[in-house]
Amino acid sequence: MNFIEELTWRGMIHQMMPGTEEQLDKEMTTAYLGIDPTADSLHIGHLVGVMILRHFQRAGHKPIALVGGATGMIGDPSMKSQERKLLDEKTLRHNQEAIKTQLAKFLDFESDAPNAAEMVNNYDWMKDFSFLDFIRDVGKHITVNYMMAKDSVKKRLSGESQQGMSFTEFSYQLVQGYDFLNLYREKNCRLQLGGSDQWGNITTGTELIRRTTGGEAFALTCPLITKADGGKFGKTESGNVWLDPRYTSPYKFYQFWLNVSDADAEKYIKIFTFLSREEVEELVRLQAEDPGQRPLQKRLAKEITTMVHSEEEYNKAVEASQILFSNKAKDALHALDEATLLDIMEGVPRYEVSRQAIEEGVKLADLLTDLAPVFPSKGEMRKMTQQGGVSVNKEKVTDPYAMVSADMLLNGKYILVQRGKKNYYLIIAK
RNA sequence: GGGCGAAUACCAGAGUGGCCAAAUGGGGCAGACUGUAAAUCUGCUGGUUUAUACCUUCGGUGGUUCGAAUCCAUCUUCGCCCA
Repeated sequence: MNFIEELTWRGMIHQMMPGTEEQLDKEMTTAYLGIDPTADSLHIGHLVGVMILRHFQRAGHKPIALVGGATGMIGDPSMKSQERKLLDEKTLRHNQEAIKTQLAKFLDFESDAPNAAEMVNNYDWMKDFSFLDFIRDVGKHITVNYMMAKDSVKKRLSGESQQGMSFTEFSYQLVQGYDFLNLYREKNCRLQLGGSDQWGNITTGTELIRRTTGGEAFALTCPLITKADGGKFGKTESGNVWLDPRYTSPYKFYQFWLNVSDADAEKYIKIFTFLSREEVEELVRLQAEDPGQRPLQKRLAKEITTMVHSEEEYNKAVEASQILFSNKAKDALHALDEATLLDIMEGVPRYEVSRQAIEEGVKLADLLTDLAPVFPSKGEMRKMTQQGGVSVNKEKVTDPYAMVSADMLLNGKYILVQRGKKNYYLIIAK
């Protein structure tokens, strides 16, 4: 199965330029994918692109990850995001290194193989490119008419939008287009990959290449990952799901995938794992037989957690989940020794409070807002308690103003607070 | 530079002197049902020790008034149009 066929059955192709497949069949081809270095970690929104690069490399082609140090400063109008913060060069380099470390888990950067992955930063060739040179050498080749015809631009110019669009944002597609041109010249890069929202920007690049060099370049986009209920993919209550365990613990990461809806699980398992078609079909069959067992979600969570973190982290996450969600959780909790407890709670947010305060007696509402900010306000804590959404040590709280006493401490030290069904917090008495 | 218009809670958006902590929708959170799913139904969604109460909020500042999200002045930001 070649690259295109592989991606096709996985549902990872949204659109591609005619001739792309022929080019890939003909020779080892170099392709790039842009990543915004806005943080020093990737989040799971990036993962689709990364998976595509990995498939690409597996198929014997050469992937380039382009860190958008320059473009990240501008802000892509397709994202209709707010004005970007300018990243200073130091932060940029730091983020680039961090991202590369993460990418190395997926791509082979090190080997001598001709198709070893590479990483580039467009800041390197954009920073010394003067404005005059740019508008003469790049801007000259693309008409404003062409640029205005792009969806991302049209949307912003139409009356509906209350936003308007700065010249900076308008130029975005040219800068990205130049990246492609530059990589085409320097590294013989013939293909740009990206999300379907990037189509317009990518084709500006292929157009630029055609007009300046007469050469041919290609575009391939993947669908934007959506959720069946229309919500945003990759967001939880606490924000993005990051690959870096410092931002999203392996436990939370595992839970995120486990909680994927049935409707999405089949789609995601094709995109985010390397399971073969047969394996996926088998899992789908099992899912249909006994949906309550959620074989798809479990396998999905296992594969991705193991790939992004490690098998050890995965096992820990499973163990923690079993204890936290089992029926016997209450008894199990009290039976745990300290080491196991801490191990299980590794990915759970924790707050330290003074032991003295608890021994002297403190009301639950005060403990959970002032001392350990599980809730933003007492009113919210009270309301949620009234609705039955708060548990302490797996036991429902009925009175928000009940006194907390020392004998509630697990192992004489810990209190497990639960907000809703799935949010745990560990309070440690010091 | 000139003209017009807008700024309200997470977002969209109603409200144009007291009945406004502010309609409605979306989003979010929680509860029930379940399978740690979806759909559905219910509650909450500025703060306060539990409230038919009080306090802080409607771009900023100052003013008019017994009383201002609402009126006036001024500033700021944004959009549209003309040059």
